Formats: sequence, structure tokens, C-alpha cells
Amino acid sequence: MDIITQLGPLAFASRLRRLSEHLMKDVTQIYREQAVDFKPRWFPVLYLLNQTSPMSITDIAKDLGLTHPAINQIGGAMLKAGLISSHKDDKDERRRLLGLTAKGRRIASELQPVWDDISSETMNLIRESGMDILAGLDQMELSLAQCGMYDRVRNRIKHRQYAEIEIIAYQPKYKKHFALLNREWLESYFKVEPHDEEMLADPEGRIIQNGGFIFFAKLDDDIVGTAALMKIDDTSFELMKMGVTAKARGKQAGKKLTVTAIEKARESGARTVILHTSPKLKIAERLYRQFGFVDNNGPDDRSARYRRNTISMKLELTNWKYPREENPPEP
Amino acid sequence: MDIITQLGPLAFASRLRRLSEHLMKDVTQIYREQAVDFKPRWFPVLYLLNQTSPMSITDIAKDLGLTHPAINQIGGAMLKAGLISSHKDDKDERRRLLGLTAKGRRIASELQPVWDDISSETMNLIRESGMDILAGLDQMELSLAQCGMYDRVRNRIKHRQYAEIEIIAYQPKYKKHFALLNREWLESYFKVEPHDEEMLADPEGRIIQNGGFIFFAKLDDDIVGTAALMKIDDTSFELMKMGVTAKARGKQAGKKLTVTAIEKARESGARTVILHTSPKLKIAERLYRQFGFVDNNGPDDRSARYRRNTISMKLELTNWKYPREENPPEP
DNA sequence: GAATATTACGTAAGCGCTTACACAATTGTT
DNA sequence: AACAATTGTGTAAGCGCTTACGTAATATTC
Repeated sequence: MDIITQLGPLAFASRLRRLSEHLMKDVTQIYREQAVDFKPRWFPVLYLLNQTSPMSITDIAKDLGLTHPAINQIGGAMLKAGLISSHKDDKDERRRLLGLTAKGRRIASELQPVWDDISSETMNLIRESGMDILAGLDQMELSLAQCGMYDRVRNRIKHRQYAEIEIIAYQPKYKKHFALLNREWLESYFKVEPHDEEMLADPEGRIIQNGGFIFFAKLDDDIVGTAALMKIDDTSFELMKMGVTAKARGKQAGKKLTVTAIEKARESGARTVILHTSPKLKIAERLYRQFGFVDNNGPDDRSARYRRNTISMKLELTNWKYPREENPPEP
Repeated sequence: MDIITQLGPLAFASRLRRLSEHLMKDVTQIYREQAVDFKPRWFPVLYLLNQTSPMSITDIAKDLGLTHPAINQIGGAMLKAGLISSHKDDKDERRRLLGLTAKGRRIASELQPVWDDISSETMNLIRESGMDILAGLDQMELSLAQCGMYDRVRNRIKHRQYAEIEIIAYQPKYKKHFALLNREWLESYFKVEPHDEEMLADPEGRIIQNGGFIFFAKLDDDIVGTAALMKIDDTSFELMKMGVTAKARGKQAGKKLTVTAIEKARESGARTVILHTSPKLKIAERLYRQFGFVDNNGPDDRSARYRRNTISMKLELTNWKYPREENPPEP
């Protein structure tokens, strides 16, 4: 039992490839022995064209799940072997229609019995496996179409990272971290204004003593992020001063800080959480929207919004729940 | 539903490859995002070396089911990335032992959780398929190890060809075919002697009127082979004058002629069939042995055998039955 | 103990696909 | 009608493996 087999699911793709190559090689050998000038990789094209009228390169590529250069190359070889002919499409001068020649059709019918043999023996092989592997592959491709391996693993990694982030409450010794983390993003996107300076100089007085909260995200003994909840009134908090250090971006610290803040606000009896952010901070905005925050700019606040370059958002805590994981298609 | 899926077992290998590539691509993307300088194709090597002491290139190749140049190239890349180190084997100056560096070991442990994620998600995917595809692959590889796709299909093709050969009895109009087919092999391997000429000139008188038989193999309206059964006495026939035209070699005509002759001899009450052939005719000899003919040269016949360059063979018809198909390993 | 076979490795070239890019024809937009 | 966007194709280059072959070290044979 070799290591690829031992590895089980981890090397699943390798095993599929190995099996595929093994089968392919045998089939090549069979063709070679039948002494037909025919390569296995031509098969799908030959088969497709044998069933339909001439098709364009991209259409064939689409049907076969290959790229158009692949079809271009296969087509070139088959053209040289005299199996297909090509001519321009009258309706669209860009398209080149590939169709079988008489020779191509003859080869196809000559190979038909061999294909039947291959098909039958593959069926036998599948039967020997004791299960309907073809149906399994169908289902697997269906599952992958719904959520690809990339998204699956990525979600899992995110969850793992999320679990690794520890959220801790404010302690005086973290005051400097609060300032540093906030300066980091303030300085790179805006400039630190007097109003900010006051807040960073005395978070305890400005936030906590007003009934607010400050959280820190800890990863492997490092403080990598922070967020603050400022109490507005008995039913609302403002989420503010959230920052994650550049080195730890993408490790779900922001997400966990946000969740913690929202839950804390709810525990404290609030019904809404508001926040102000900037259109510059695309990632933050996306995060907020993900958690259910919606635009909160009044109709006549629009001009103000753009003048101050600020987005105002709001989250109703009634019935709020942690949103379903989702991976919107990346650009 | 695309055409590859439609084709079912015929495009089974293609589907396996497609699925494998899809998975591989996603895994590449995951690695890339983890910002580790690591290529998926390095994985098996890293994993293997992480479990064992340094190994030589060919040993790794053997374990992973790849060729040694592949390992050479992967090794080169991993060496450049600082994941492995290499040094000559003291005991064998040809061998170059590859082992993980500290960095390699670190990367391996960093990637471990990601591998676990990939493994779990693949397991999920397999579970979603509704069957234990891994076990199916195990069984399939086992089946293939016992009899590869090449042999399976080849046997099937042979059977088909065998069925396509029609054996017909002697008719006067085939006299010229009998002569032509025999001249073809006589002239290319030996020279036609007076004894042969007589036989070819009057097969009816020499063979059939003596209680023997002549058969022809017909393929697509062409007479492609012949064989004769000469009656020796009440309990034995001699199989002789068997020839298949070059164009139809390998299409099982010889086999079907031999079977027909053996069965005819038995029906006619014979207990043995003998034949004389030449060591030059390797393929014929193999065919005869396949059907159970054994050497029939007496102990003091050895010298004679070599002088006359003739092999004498014999088949006992008692309990004779059509031999099991077999594909001895090709040279 | 020489001749021969085998083994380990390296290198080159090829295969079959991919991605990346270029360019022309067509379609959509205003 | 002019312009941009899209689409169909061709070409180049790359990737990851293979086969083929060369060379040196080791094992086997007589």
C-alpha cells in the first residue's frame, strides 16, 4: 500500500489523477495496436462532431470542458490527419467551423466497436469496485458546483482562525495598544485629528466610564486588534475605533471583535448599534453589511455624508443573529 | 449535463482527470492564499520526508508512484525554497539523500492544520457522494492490478474478432486460395519443395479423399486463412498447411482455424492430433502450445529435429477443452 | 579480475494541457 | 455613426509530468 493510498482523503485528487492516467495510458496502447492514426485525446472531439453538425472552436471547448487553445491544437492535429475540415462561418467571420470529413466519419465508425469494448470493460471495472462510482462522481461534481473545495476549506480555515482569536476586555495595561492599533489605520487612511487624540489618550475616561466597552483581539499572545462600544443612550451604542493590525488582517479578528461588540450591546439592553465609517474602508464596510448593518444616512444627510466622507450605519438588535457563512464570488 | 458526463464509462478517465484537476486547482489557490511559498505538488514529498529519515530520489519516486525525474525536479524546487537539504550517501556515491531542513519541518507543521482542513472537507465531499468512493478506488486499483484495462479490452477485441471470422469447408472454387495462402508463408520462411507443390496442386485428392478436411477462414467476404487436417489413421489426424494472409494476422483467424480443426478431429473419432512446424514460426508454435500441443520429439529424435529444423507436436484429445484466455506479459 | 549488467541520477525534449496576450469581427451604447 | 465592450480565434509561453538517453557508481558473472 503506497503512501498516496495511505493518505486517504488528503491525496484524493492525486489518486484520481493516477487512476485516470493509468487508464488513459492503456487506452493509448489499445489505439496504437489497432494501428489507427488516432490519439485518445481526439476522442471527445471526434465523438462530439460525429453527433452534430460542424461547431465552432469555442463551442466545442465549452462542451468538452477544455479551453479553446486546447481545441485549437487538437483541431490542428486532426486537420493534419484529415479527420476534420474547417471553414469560415458565413454569418460570423471570426468563427471557424470544424466538421468531420468522410475519413473522420469512417474512423469514427471503425472505432465504434473498440469504444464499445472500452465502455463495457470500464463498466465491468466499475462494477468490480462494488459501487456505482459514476453516480458518486455525478453527486460529487454536483456538490462541488454548489460549493467548491476552495470555499469549503476557506470557510474551515476561517472558523479555525476565528476560534484562535481570543477577545479580552479592557485593562489599563492595554491603553497603549488601543492607541497604536487605532493610529495604524487612522494614519494610513486619514490623518489623526485632535478629536481622535483625545480619545486615544484617555479611552477609559471617554468610553468606559461613560458605560461603554473596549475589546482587544489576542492571537498567540499578541494584541492584534481592538474595538470600542460607546454608550449613546440606554437603547443604543456606537461601534467605533475598530482596528486590526496589518499583519493579522484576514484572520477573523475584526469579525470576532464585531460579534463580541454586538453581543455585548445586546446584553447591555441596547436595541440598536450605530457606527460611522468611511467609503474608503471597503473591507470594513463589507464586514458591517455582512453582520446586518444598513445605511443610516437620512435623506438630507446625503450631502453631509459626502462632505464629511462618512457613512453612517445602523443595526437593529431585535432578532439579530450571527449571519450564515457565505463566500460571495471574489472579483 | 456535459458530454463527458453523458459518455459515462467511455469517458470515465476524463472525468477522473477533470475532477482531480478541479480539486488540485482549488488547493493551489488555498496554499497561495495562506501566503506560504509552497506548491501542492510538493506536498507528497514534504509529507513523506516529514515521516521518515532522508531518502534517495528513486526511493521517493517509487513510494509516490512518480518517475525519478519528477522527484528530481520537485526536489530542485524545494531545495531552492530551502525546504530540503541534500547530501551524498556515504555508502553509495550515486545516491543523493533528501531530507527536510528545519524550515521544511516548520512549514510542514504550519501546513498541518490546513491539510487537516483539506482532509476533512474532502471526506465531507466523499460523504456527500453517498458512497465510500475511497474504498471503491481501492478495489478498482486492485482489480486493475490483477488485469489492466489494456488486457481487458484486448481480450474483448480478440473475442470480437474471433466471432467475426467465419470458418467454411472446402469447396473446389477455393483450391486457388488454398495454394495462395500456403505459398505466402512457405515462400517467406522456406522454399516451396516438390512435395509441397503436389499438395497444393491437388488438395482434394491428397487430403479430402483420404478422409481429411480443409477449412478456410473468411473475414468480410475475403478468404484470409486456411488449414488442413490429414487423416493418419483411425485415431489420429495431422494438422498441416495452416496459413493466414499477412494483412489479417492478429485477427484470430489462426486461432479459430485451429479450434475448428481440433474439434473436427474429435468429432471424427480421433484421439490425437499431431503436427509438424518449424522453430522459425514462433507465433504458430505459441498458438499450438496455447491449445495444449506438447513436444512430440522422441529422445533420439532431437538430433533429427535440429537437422530437419522441424518441431513435432502432439495433442491428446481426451478431455481437451478450449483453453482459458490468457495474456502472458509481453516482452 | 575483467567484462557485463544493473542501478542511481541528471538532463533534454516532448506532451497535453493551461494562462496570458493580441487582434479582428461583432454587438451594445449613446 | 462613433465609440466601447464583448466575443472568437490564434499564438506564445509555462507547468508538471513523461520518455529517452547519457554517465557514473555498484553488483554480478564468468
